[in-house]
Amino acid sequence: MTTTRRDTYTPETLLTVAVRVFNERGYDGTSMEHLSKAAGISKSSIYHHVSGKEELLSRAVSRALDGLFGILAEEHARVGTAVQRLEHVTRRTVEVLIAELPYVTLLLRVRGNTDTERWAMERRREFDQQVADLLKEAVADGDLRSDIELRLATRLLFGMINSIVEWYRPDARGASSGEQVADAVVQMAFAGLRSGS
Amino acid sequence: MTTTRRDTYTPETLLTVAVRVFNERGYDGTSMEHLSKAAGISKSSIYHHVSGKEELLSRAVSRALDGLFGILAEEHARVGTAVQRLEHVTRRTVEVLIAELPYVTLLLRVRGNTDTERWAMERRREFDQQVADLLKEAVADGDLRSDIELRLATRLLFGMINSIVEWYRPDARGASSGEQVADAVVQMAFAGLRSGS
DNA sequence: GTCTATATTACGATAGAC
DNA sequence: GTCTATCGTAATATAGAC
Repeated sequence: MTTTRRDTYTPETLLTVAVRVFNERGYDGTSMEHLSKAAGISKSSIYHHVSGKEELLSRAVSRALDGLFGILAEEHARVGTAVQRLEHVTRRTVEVLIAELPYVTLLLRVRGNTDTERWAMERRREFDQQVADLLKEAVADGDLRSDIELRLATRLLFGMINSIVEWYRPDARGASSGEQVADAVVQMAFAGLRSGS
Repeated sequence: MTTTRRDTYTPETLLTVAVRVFNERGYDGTSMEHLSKAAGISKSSIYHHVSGKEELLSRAVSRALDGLFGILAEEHARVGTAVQRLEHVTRRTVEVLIAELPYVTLLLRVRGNTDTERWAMERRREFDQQVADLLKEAVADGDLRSDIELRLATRLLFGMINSIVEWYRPDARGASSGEQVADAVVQMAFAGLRSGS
């Protein structure tokens, strides 16, 4: 904001490049050599900016988690009926996922091989749990059908939302906006595909 | 079937072990050393049974793809209205995914770093395309709502189905059967979560 | 069929010059 | 801030004994 674009890297600008490569090749499938080629600087130059591969991963997943937990702190996630709050959180999760697409993509793909990955998985589970609690409350209110098992419904809802990182490309011709995708997810999740509902 | 259990490995029995480790650590995060420890034999013994890591991957994803394409060849996927065929394919995809869980899990996670991975991704896209065509037909018949974009609906449907590999554990206490999960997916996808629909 | 030993390459990370 | 050169380790894979 206050500084102009540099022709040299900062941890932040390097992160942008690294996360793109991580998502293309997978974190474990990406070597420092791959990163250096993509960034156009040598391997050792990367170590001037960050302590190593894992710091890049850590910065990336932290950014994703900050975005997600920010949703739960929002006004609309804290007032109103459970089903209203659930719809809001669903919609906002889709929007954050799209706004922070590469970072959330990486978060959703970590396998737990390092401390950073295990920490990220645990934080993500905490977020999921809070949404699950909301769904449970909405079922108790009678606003959601009770014939589908609670955990099953939660997981299918997240499955639908999280799958977005596997296909959404903001720069594609005729790409839907985050808001449009959010609408579709909310429609499909709460009203279903069948016509006349 | 005709032979008794051996105390030595065959490519098939080795595959069972390898796929489990691949899914735990990720394919790129798994070394031959990891596999040898998990199988209880030395690295070089593994090379007696298979040509290397990539052959194990190739055998695994082939098995998953055979299961999926088998669905499209079934009687119920070829007769009836489009929406009936789509519901059948949806249900059967969930069932095959659960019956061949570790193999399909691996298929859904390949990143395209090797020839085998790129081949698997292409075959998988062909399957997805055939289901997408079915959905298109069902919308044209007026049996599915037309206010959600076609590609979006297809992708959300697959997102819900494919997410199953991220959480379904057949041996968990009180685990749902494949049929129960298939019911929930069909209910949620076609009728939605909201009560009274 | 399994082993130990090893060849060879690739990896993450550091040293030190400019 | 970036480079070349290099260290130590871990990777895939092979050789050859039993």
